[in-house]
Amino acid sequence: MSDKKERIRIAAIELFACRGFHRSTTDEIAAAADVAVGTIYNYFRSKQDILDHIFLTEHAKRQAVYERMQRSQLNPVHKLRTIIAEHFDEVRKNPDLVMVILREGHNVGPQVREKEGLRRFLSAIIREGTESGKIRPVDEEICATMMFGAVRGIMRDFSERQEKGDCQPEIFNRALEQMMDLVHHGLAGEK
Amino acid sequence: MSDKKERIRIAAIELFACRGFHRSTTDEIAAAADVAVGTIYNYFRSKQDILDHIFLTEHAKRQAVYERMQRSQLNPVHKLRTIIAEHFDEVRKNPDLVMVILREGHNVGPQVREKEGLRRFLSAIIREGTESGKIRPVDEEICATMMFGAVRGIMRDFSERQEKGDCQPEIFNRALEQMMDLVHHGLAGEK
Amino acid sequence: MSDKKERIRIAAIELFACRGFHRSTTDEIAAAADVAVGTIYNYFRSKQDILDHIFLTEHAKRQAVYERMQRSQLNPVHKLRTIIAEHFDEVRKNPDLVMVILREGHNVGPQVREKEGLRRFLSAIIREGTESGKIRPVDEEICATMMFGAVRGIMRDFSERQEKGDCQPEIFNRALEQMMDLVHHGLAGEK
Amino acid sequence: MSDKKERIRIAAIELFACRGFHRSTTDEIAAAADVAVGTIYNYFRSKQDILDHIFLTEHAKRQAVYERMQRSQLNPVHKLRTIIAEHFDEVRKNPDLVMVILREGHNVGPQVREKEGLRRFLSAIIREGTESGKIRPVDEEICATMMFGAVRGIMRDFSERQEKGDCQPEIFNRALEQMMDLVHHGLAGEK
DNA sequence: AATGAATGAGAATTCATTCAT
DNA sequence: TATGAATGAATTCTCATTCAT
Repeated sequence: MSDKKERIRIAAIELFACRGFHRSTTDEIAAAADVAVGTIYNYFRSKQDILDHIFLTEHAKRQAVYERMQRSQLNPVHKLRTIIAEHFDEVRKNPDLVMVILREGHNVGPQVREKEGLRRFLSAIIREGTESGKIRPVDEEICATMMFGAVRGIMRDFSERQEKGDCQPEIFNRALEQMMDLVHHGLAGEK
Repeated sequence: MSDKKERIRIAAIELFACRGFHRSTTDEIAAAADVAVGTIYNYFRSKQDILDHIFLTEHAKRQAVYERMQRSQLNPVHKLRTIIAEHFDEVRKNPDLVMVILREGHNVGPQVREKEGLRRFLSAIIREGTESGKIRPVDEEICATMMFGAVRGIMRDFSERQEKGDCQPEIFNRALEQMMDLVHHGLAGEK
Repeated sequence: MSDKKERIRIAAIELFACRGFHRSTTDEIAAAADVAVGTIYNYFRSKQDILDHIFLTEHAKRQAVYERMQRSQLNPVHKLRTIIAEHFDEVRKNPDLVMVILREGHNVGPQVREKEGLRRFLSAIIREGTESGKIRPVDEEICATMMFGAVRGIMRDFSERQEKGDCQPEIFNRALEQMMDLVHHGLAGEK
Repeated sequence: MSDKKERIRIAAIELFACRGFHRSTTDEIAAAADVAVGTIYNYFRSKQDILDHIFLTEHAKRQAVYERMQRSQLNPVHKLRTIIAEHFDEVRKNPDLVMVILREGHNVGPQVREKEGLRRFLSAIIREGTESGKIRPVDEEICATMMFGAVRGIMRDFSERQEKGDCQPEIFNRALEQMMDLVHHGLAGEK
């Protein structure tokens, strides 16, 4: 795998994160990657292809994590915690990537659209939990969708704060604890 | 308020929903609104301004709902349920608008970006609840962010299914019940 | 029919004649037509479309001439003479157009390629002649192909001379006489 | 003379024939010649230079034939027949080359443009014939131009049919006979 | 000599915006 | 107000050519 291709990917992530896919030009990407425009097209078929590649690369990395997690012997609730913790960790390390994934998901090509990611994994864990009784009987698809949405919500919030210069990485710890608290006790008091 | 301006807004929502903001041209908007391109510029400063106007219009409508809700005497948990129910209802009635709001939020201009919507409202209700003891002591900002994310997650899911031709409006009812179930009991079983 | 479209057609003919289709840029065409680049695309789908339009316009004009000729009561040999004379006349009047037609025929789009022109007409006349005995029994397709080739040969020669600055419009008269002489007596002497 | 240079020439002929000069890329030529792009530039100054070389190679080969023919003792009419027969033969054997020569003649460089080929030779033979009385007094330049055009017309026709998948190599025999028939008797009947 | 990744000038096309009618 | 032809800056992508290995 070429050094140049990776440089282009990194540069594109940074640009797409800060200006969005459509507002980033191939010239800018080339400049940011310190490469000639033409070089981009030695590694990617089109600008669109760069975006797809970013998603596919990330997807493959996550998929590996999920599979490892899937096979672990943790109880399902703990698995949920672990996977979300890892997810947040990843985000903290690479916030630009997250911004791209949150914002440009609807601009990816069709092969990328097929892919299933965190949501599918959450739903698998929840089903595992309901089957073993570790998780109350719930609609696992909807719960997964909501948890996934909640995670994205936290990331969005982090991104937006960061954009305003108000970087708060500790938010992820608090969010993780709060989320597990809700998992255990719900929101309502005074039953 | 001119009839034309409204026609342009409606046409733009439909187009932005199906092709995205950047892929929709002013010519297309004009054609869909049955108006000449030039006419658009009698009502809007720019294409960007149309998007902003869509957000602001929607925001104003919702704001009215929130304020009415705020003043009602319902208990906080019930308020949450009601506001989310109304939200889902709105989505069912106007799915295009939702798609635009979900997908184009990062393309709006700065005055729009300032505005606070559902999330702020959720956080106010939760605070109200924690203060009155109807809601357990939680981090209301983070909870609001997560609930808001969960709601968006459901809407995203609905949009994506709809795009694939798999329209399931009953998902909102199930999601609402499931969400309240979580609010009341959390996710974990076998405590 | 717009004045602009015609201006673009004329400008393109001049450019294609002198630099060839591939070496002429849309910027040049626009400049020569005294129009903005974008304007070209209000009248043509693509640069290719301009070339096709040039051919189709010319084809339509010629077709009208052929049909009129077809219906005339002249004897076939005379018809051949007349049609070739008119053809040469056209060339003399618009040498650029001829250059384009001679040189860019293989760059036209598929709808244009279908069209049949002078060759088909020649073959029809020759058949008419052989049937009436005014023309010796010959293979009319091959004869038409060769006559058509001979006509193109003359035009090519004229174009090339003109390009070198050696303009000889009288060549057409001599060529016409010589061609009819061959029609009547062949090339060989001393039978 | 290197084997590589020849491979490049052959590959270029095939590509130019089927896609045209401007639509063929140096990468394609290299791939077809099973050579690296850079290697092309060890043998040719530019892409243009490849085209020129194709023409010059062909020209030299033909020139040798013409000179041999020139020195033969055949009578002029017979010489015409023989040279055209040989020409057609060549075409049958290498139709791609013909396509290139017919279609890309106006893309050659200036040194190539100077060269005189078949037409010049035909005109020399005709003059020889008129001087010896074997050929009727005619304008030998114009007759040569027309014969040359007729020959090209036949080749064009063959190429076009071949492109449509309708390969008819026997057309050359019929064309040769028909052409000599015209040379001997002209086209007109009922004198 | 051979290679092929890198280059970047150049080309076609798009589209938000303007403005004369 | 309404119109829509005209505009031309901006953008994506191509490809002949170079040059370090």
